[in-house]
Parts: sequence; C-alpha cells; structure tokens
Amino acid sequence: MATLKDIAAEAGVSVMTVSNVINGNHKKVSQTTIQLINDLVKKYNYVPNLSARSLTSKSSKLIAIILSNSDPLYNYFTNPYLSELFGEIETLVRKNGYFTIIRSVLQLDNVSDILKNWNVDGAIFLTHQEESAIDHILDTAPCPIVFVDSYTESNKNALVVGTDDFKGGYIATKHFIQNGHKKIAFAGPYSETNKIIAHRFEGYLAALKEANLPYQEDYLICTNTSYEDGLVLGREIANRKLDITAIFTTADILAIGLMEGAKCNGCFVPNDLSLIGFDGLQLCNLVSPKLTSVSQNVQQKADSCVQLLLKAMNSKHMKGTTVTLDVELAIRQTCNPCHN
Amino acid sequence: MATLKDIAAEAGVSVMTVSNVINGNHKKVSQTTIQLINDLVKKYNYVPNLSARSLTSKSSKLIAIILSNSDPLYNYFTNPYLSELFGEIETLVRKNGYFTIIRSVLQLDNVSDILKNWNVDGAIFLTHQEESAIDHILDTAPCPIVFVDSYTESNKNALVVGTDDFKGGYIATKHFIQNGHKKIAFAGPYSETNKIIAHRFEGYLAALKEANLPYQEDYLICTNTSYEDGLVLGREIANRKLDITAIFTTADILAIGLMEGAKCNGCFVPNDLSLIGFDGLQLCNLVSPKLTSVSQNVQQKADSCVQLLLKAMNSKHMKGTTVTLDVELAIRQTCNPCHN
DNA sequence: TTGTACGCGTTATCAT
DNA sequence: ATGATAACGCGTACAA
Repeated sequence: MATLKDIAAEAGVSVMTVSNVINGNHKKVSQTTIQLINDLVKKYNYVPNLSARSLTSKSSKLIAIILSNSDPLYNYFTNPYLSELFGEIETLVRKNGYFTIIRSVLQLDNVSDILKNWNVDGAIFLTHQEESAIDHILDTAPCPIVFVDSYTESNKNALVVGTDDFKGGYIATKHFIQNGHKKIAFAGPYSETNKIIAHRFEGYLAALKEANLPYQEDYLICTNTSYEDGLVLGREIANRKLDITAIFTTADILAIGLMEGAKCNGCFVPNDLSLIGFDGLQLCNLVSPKLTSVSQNVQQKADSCVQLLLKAMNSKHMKGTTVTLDVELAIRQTCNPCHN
Repeated sequence: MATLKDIAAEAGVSVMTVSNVINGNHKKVSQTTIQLINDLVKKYNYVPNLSARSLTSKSSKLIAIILSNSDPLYNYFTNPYLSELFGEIETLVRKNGYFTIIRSVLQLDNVSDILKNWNVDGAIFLTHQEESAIDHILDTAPCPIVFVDSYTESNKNALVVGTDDFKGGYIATKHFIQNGHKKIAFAGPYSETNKIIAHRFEGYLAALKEANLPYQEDYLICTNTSYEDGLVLGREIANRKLDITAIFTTADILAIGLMEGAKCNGCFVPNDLSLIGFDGLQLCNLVSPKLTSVSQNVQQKADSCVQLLLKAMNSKHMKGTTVTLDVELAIRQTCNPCHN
C-alpha cells in the first residue's frame, strides 16, 4: 500500500507537500504540484492510514457504540428496537465523517479501556445503565459519552437521551381508563435501579390516582421483556385468572408474547384482556390483532444521540444535558372497551 | 492516559521491558520487575494504544462488517435477518479477540479504501454482491474477505458463505405440490445478476418439472422484499385474482406483507392462498397465521463466516472456499391442502 | 511554495 | 535480564 513517502518520492517533493495536498491545504502548494500529486494519488490508489493519523492528530474519527448485558452470548440484535436504533445511528455517524466501532461488553470495568484502546472521539451507550455505572464510566472515560435510555439525577455532567417514560406510562394507562378499565396491571422488568421502568410505572400510578382507581400490589408484574417471557406470563395470567382486564407492558415484544401465551390458554386479546405495548415497532402492525403501543420516534432518537455527541466532542467540557423525546399513543387493535 | 514510556520512567526501566511484560514475554524479564511493572500498570490504569500497535505490528485486530446498498439512508437493521446475523457475528468476533468496525457503503469503489484506512485484518460482506463486484473487491482488497449470500463461479479465490438456495426453492415448492397445489407462483427480486434468487427460482422450477406441472411466465412475480412491497403485491394479487393457489416468496417479511395486503382485499391466507416464506425468522411465529418458511440457521451461518475468515487470516493465500449451509422447511400454518 | 526535524505509542532487532 | 535504536505513517512547527 502506497504511503505519503512513496508518493513524495515519485513526485520528487517532500512528504509534507503531499500531506498538504491530501488534506486540502491548497493555499500552501502550487497548482502544478497539486495536479501532479493528485495524479499520483490516483495512480497508486493512495489511502491515508487512519491509525497513523490518529496517533498524531489526537482525533481518531472513531465513535464507539456500546451495548452491555450480563450474558456474554446475548444477541442484542434480536431486539428490533435496538437494531433499528443502531442502524440509524450508524448512518448518521457515517454521514458526519466518522467510523463506527461496535462492542458489546460484559463488565463495565473495562469499557473505558476499549475507548482508550482506540482513542475513540466519542461513545454512545445504547443500553440502560444504572446511575452508579454512569458515574464510574464518566470517571474513567477519555471522551464524551451519550447514554441512551438511562436516567441520572446525581451526575450533572452526563449526556443523556431518553424518552418521556412517565408520559408513556401515563397515556397508556389513561387510554385504558378512558375505555372503562378499572383493573389494570403493569408488566415489565421493574426494579429500584432501573429508572426507565420506574418512571413508566410512576406514570401508570399517576393515571390510576387521577381517576381514583385503586392500585393493588399484584398489579405489578415483574418480568423480563423477551417474547418467551411474554409467552410464559400470558399462559400464567390466563390460568391464574388474575382479576384484571388490561395490562400495560414495557415492551412490544413482551406484549406480543403475552398475547400468544394467553391465547394458548383460552384468553383472547382484546376480548378477554386489553393490552398496550411500548416502543411502537413496525412489529405492532404485523401481529394480529395489531398492537396498540406507546410509540417513540427512533430516527429522532438516533438523531438526538449523534447531534448531542458531536456537540460535546466539539466543545470541550460541555455541561450535562438531558434530551427527553416525546411519545405518543399509537392506537391499534388491542384495547377494547370494558363494560364491567 | 499513561503510555509505555510513563510506566517505564516510573519503574526506572526501559520501554521494552514494560512492553515485554505487557505482552506476556515473561521469559525475558525477572520476576521482580514483572511484579513492579504490573503494579504500575494497575496504578496508572495503563491501556495499550491499538492504533500505535497496528502501525508496527501489521495487525490491527480489526474486522470490518460491510453492508452495501444503493440508498445512502437505508437502515439495514430494520431487516431482522441481517440484524440477527450481524449480532451473532459481532459476538464471535469479540470472542476471538477482535474488534468490529461496521460500515454501510454506497458505491463499491471505495470499499477497499475503508479496509486500507484502518488496516483491517479481515472483512465480511453481509449483503449480496454481484460477481463483477466481488472480482473488483478482491482485486483491490488488502485483506481476506468473506462474502455472505453471494455466488461466484468465475472467481476461484473468493470465500463465500451461503445457503442451499436451490434446495430452499425446491422443498418449498415440493411442499406445495404435496399439498395438492398445481398453480404455484414465485415472488422475489429476480434478476439475472442476483444468483441467490436465481438459484431459489431454479429449485422452484425443478420441483414443478419433477411433478410435471406447467410453468407459466406470469408465475414469476418480480418484487422487492420489504413489508410494504408485500402489502402492495398482496392487494394486487387479491384484486387481479391471478389464477394461482400458492406463492413461494424469497423473504419472510415479504410474505407477511403479502398476507396482510391480500387480507385487505378479501383474500385470506391460507384458505384462499397458501404461502411459504424464506429465512425462518422468529417473526414467522409472531404473525397469525404463523408463517411456514424455509429456515436457515443464522447462528451457524455467523459461525461459518467467522471461522472461514479467521482461517483465511491465519493462512496467507488460502484458496477459494464456498460453504453452503443446509435449509429446512419449518411447517407452520400458511399452507393448506388444495382440492381443486 | 517547499522542506526538515520531531513526536505520536508501540514493537522488533540487535546489543549489552 | 535489560536497553538503545530504528521503524511504522502521518501531522505540527518551524525553517528555508
């Protein structure tokens, strides 16, 4: 592979002249040499070595997309929401002249190591991080970082892009209520540390309260959010004949699994049970009945992530920023009026 | 960020000694210095700069995943098959100690430039490439490359991982025939240059021929493979009342769209029309009726890709190899017996 | 307008 | 067992 030196030798000029031509510093070079060098660049198909450039210029033109999970073999890209978000981000990163390096990680300890390894200019965490994790990452990270779908109250320096989770929980629950439902459950991976889910739950509670509807402890169903989890849950709900008429789930794929599981045991959505999901994936339209869902604009989310990151990269020591994107209820076919 | 030099200075030894310790060349270093240096590495949280390493060592530990398409804004990751395949590959790449750099590209011209930019050790093309493109890429590429879902007859040096497309077309069509269907259509992005689809079509034809069923020109329906394409096609088929009882489509998502479109115009799968898709995605089980599909093992495919690439990377000038993975028919609910 | 010297962080080679 | 030096490919600063 041709290097600057090769081109310089062939052209009979110094390396710097070639470098200047390649980097568009045309003011410093005569037209004739520019022409000469450009020809040689084409002839030898010269391509700059970005590792070398990264070494000197302190900018690698590399942006890292990080996914973290407890299972080392987990395939994040079976999750359509993550997949779509990632695809949009890759496009935007590329359009802005950067390269995307992707990495799924296990322990958070070494995340910053990876960023340092490649001297990346910025990073985006696609999966939810707890506050303590965010603090630790920001402590050790060598570059700006955007956290997607995370919350941080303590850390004032964090860059965060998320959705209005409270509103999501609220409008879904309110939709149930407006349809006459009184016994409404909430299903998702609820935990103290997962603020995303906690906020949706708060929204759910707020809607109940507003309507003077009672909340019972067994309305909160803790579950993971895979299709299989939904399947199990749906069967169980149908069997136990829980005294509820509607369920809000924190993920579309969970709702879809739930729908199928319930059907297996004779409980049909929306006739016997109303259902609302979260994310608003294309998937909602593919299943039958079509899934009513709190939908977010993934393209907009990707755009916010990349914009925020670029801004932080260009202005050293930017202060913390939280971007909260709107959600809306996409009404489809899984919520029936309730006449009890 | 601490460098080798920093550690060396603090330890009062030379840079090379530190380098040797870090790279595990322990035979050349005394136990005491090893201990000393390891402590300092921890203390300063030293992380090797892989760009610098890449410069000297001629190995970047970087593997590029390439996606190519004519639309610069196309989000490949709305395609569940590509997403899942990519996710599996990233996992395997990581497990083998490499980093994944991902890039979607427009024109094929500059693909090799990207590989050269980062001095990548290997690359995987996830999307179908025509033979001429493969030839050109292999001509200019600086590293081994695996092409997924492509065919090459001319180029004996190509590394290719694909599925038994002929068999896929054959077993799907045969399944229709065994269920009494005689008028069977084929829908997909058929073209002279897309060998993938051509092979599936050949399998389809072979099954017809074997059963002495006539093939008519209008049995071949050329279409792209998005959900929306299926929607349009389904409506059209229902309206035109094409004289067919079954359709084999070259992608699940196309079949699902078709099913929905047909339903809109009063044509119900499988009662009025039998349907078989291709890929065997999880999606097949989410739709109703569940989609019968020619299914491939995506994990196995990812594994083959990475294994083949690593093998090629470790043995300079490996000869061309084609890995063809098996397919099988996953029978679900979209093919009814035909009693005409 | 063009060239020289040096440094980026690392590794390989050859000494000591 | 340890170190000095050159080299990888490029950019910055300064000199010519």
